[in-house]
Order: sequence, then C-alpha cells, then structure tokens
Amino acid sequence: MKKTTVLLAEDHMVVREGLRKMLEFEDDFEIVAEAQDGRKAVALVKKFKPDVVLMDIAMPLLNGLEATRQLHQESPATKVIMLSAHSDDAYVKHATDSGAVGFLLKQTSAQDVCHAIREVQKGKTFFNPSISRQLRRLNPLLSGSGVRFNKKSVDLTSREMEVLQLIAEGKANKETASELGIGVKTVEKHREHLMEKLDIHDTAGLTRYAISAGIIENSVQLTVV
Amino acid sequence: MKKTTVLLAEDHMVVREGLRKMLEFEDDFEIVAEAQDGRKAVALVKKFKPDVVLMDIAMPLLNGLEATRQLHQESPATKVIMLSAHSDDAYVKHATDSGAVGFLLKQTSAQDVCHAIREVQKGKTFFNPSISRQLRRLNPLLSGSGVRFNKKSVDLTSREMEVLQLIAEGKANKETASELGIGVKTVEKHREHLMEKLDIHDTAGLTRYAISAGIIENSVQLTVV
DNA sequence: TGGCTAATGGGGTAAACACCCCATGGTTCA
DNA sequence: TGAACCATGGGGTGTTTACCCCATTAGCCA
Repeated sequence: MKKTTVLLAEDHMVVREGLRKMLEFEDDFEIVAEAQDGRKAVALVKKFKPDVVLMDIAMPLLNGLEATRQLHQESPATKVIMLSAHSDDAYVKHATDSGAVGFLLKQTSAQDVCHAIREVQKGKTFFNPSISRQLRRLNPLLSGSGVRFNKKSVDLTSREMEVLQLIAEGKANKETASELGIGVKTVEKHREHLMEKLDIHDTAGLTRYAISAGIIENSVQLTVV
Repeated sequence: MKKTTVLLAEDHMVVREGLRKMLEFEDDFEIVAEAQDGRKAVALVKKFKPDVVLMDIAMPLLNGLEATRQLHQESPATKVIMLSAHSDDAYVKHATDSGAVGFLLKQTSAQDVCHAIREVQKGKTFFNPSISRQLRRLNPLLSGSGVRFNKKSVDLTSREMEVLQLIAEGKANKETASELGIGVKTVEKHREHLMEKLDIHDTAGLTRYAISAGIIENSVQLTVV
C-alpha cells in the first residue's frame, strides 16, 4: 500500500518534531519534507508533490494562508490542512478561501490529526467541531451537505466595522453614537448584530476579535525600562 | 537511577503530545502529569512535586508566569522552564522574576528541550541563545542598581493579575468569583483596583492591556490580501 | 415588483458594571 | 509598633449592557 505523503510546514521546531513523532507512530504516513516558513513550504510542495500538507497559519516570510494559495497553483491535487492556535472567523474564512480542506486547532489530539489526514486524503474535508460550527454560521448554504463553500462569509458591514472599532477602543454606546452622529439605539443595534454574527457576547471578546482581525492595533508594550 | 520527573503544562494538545513523545524517547525522563491550564498546573505540582515543569506562558485561566509564581509557594524545589512562542522582553523578564530557571522558544529543537531539562535539574539555568542576549542586555539595569523593574509601570498583585486575565478572557464577575472561589464583591473590588492602578476604566481597555502586557495571548494579525 | 439587506430608530427588562461607602484579618517593613 | 498594603466581604446607586419586541426608509437584484 502506498503511504500518504505528508509535508509539515510549521516554524516551531517543538511542534514540528511533535507532529513528526506523532505521524511516525502510524504506518500509513510518510513525511517527505519539513518547512519552517511559508516560502520553503511552497518550494518543497513544488518539488515533492505531497498528498497532504499540515500547514501552520502563522509562519515567517509567508503565512500559511498565502502559502496555501500559492502552492495550489503548483500542485492543485495537494490537500492542505491548516493548523492554528486560534479559530477566529477571519482565519477560518481565509483558510477555506485559500483552498484548505481542513482546519485543526492546536488543541487537537494526535488521533484527530491522523484522522484528519486520512479524511482529506479520501477527498473529504475535516474541521474541528467548533470550526464546523463556525463554518455553518459563516455560510448557512453549506450546512446542508458537503457543498462547496466560497467567499460568501460574514463580512461585517462597514457600519458594524466602525462600531466594532469604537467598542474595542473602549467607547460606550453613547460616545459611539455621538461620534458617528447617530442614535444610541442604533449603536446598540449594530452591537447586537456584531455579537450575533461573530458569536461573541462580551466586550472583552469583541475587543480581542478586533485586535486579531486587525481592526484596531494593539502594540506590544514592553514593561522593561 | 532515578528518572527526572517532569510535568507538562501546555494548553495545546498537539504541542503537549509532541513534547511527551519527545521526552518518552529519552530514558531519563518520566512525565508524571500534564495540565492544560495554569490552575491545573499549580494543583498538579502540589500533588506530584515534579523535578521540572515545562510551562507554556500563554494558557487559559492562569497564565504560565503567574502559575510559576504560585507553584513556587507550594514546591520551591521544582524547576520551571518557560515555553513561549515569543521572546518579548516583558516575557523574559517576567519569567525570571516569577522564578523560572529556563526559557525556551518554541523554535527550539528536541535536543535542546532535553538538554534544558537536564541542565536545570543539575541546578543550572538554560536559556535559548537569543534569550541569553536579552538577559545580558536587561541584567545590568536590574542587578546593578538593585532597583526593581517595572517601577515605571504599575505592578499588580498576583490576585489582580488573575482577575485581569479572566476579565480579558471575557468572564463576568460572577464567573470569575466562582472560578477563584471567592465572592463577587471581592472580584468587583479587585476590578476596581485594577482600573484605578492602570487608569483604565472599561473592559475593552483592560482587555487590550492584558494582551499587550502578555497576560493573555491573542492571534497575530494577518495581512492576507 | 417582491424580496432581501443595511441603516435608522423606539420600548422594555434583567443583568452586569463602575464607583462610592464601610469593615475585618493578615503581612510586611521601617 | 504602627503604617501600608493585601485579600476578603456587605451595602447602595446610577449607568451600561445584552437581548428581546417593534417599525420605517433606502437600495439592490433577479
């Protein structure tokens, strides 16, 4: 039986070695190459044409999403499973848009990683349960069956984006209202829509989302003088 | 020969399993327990008194720095090696302040992880080369004058730090209270003190502060076109 | 044209929050 | 041995949220 060839793209050596040891335990996988950044990943996929790529989202030089998009030009048959520590909508949406057929959180167990590889190799998709929920929420159209999903995701409206930004900046609804020249009730309404769309129901969560989505900046402050 | 007992504290299962498989390869280590959040880590250290703890900085409920500080009350002999994806000055400084005797980046190879454990077990310290450079840069200021760091910025009590983390994770005061096993009024009080000390008077602001101070983790911004 | 969404707004309620008042023990340190 | 700080609580008050109900206007598009 031909083994499933796998390429690991992950910049953290600890994680990469862990994944490798994990997969070496199984006898139907063969790791053909490892990349520590997105650019290397693209080059190695071009060279080795692996069946599956385990791709970290956050990598130097070229992030996993953009790397996925690029390697699909070179090797359309290669299935990419995204790895991420986080499950922000922006990530999940970008991942599927980029052509990833799987999305794993780093909380995932070894069994699930192996399972995911086998599933995508069979032409299926594999998402962590929580991710699946997000996908259904992002695109109700695909909730029915294995329908292809495309870029129809919850882009926030520009008004919602504005309100989200002001929330994350610490403005109360009243301030936001006068800032935007609209009524407080309208701001509340936008806030409601945001929470519904993002499935985040507290200010702290909205703030974290805004930062991770790049809607506001949050420079790392060094506490060392 | 007695094996070196190790506790893994890391919320990402993928990383944790990787570390475990990595250490199981060596015959002088024995993993006695694993924790997926800081609070569990403290409890398990109290129970098992391991020789060494591999501790991720960013974990739910209680971050690795604060967990380290707490477990040193219970088990002063336990050596803690911090694991982090980043090497921000704030992290390194806080790690040494908290009592960690090692600091590894997640880029570290398996050999170095094992080497680090053996070194700290021998009573030495182990830092990644880049971290060592940072320490040398930071140390003159610290040791020379004997002045406390952070005097410029606010120093929060350890309880306040815990509350801040839970706030930033989106917990309501009631949840935080039951999480910490104290009254809601006390949580409110800590929250008041936080706001007063930091001069931040809204949840969004506290959340941004927690992220920028490295008390909780937040996704890296992606510049996907 | 009918159906969809965005944006605007009003009303109401229960919960949570921010910010005051107060107190009791326990450390720590000068 | 106090002063200063910490952690723990109770009471109260006004503000702000989160989440329901409802409606109108405008634009898009199939």
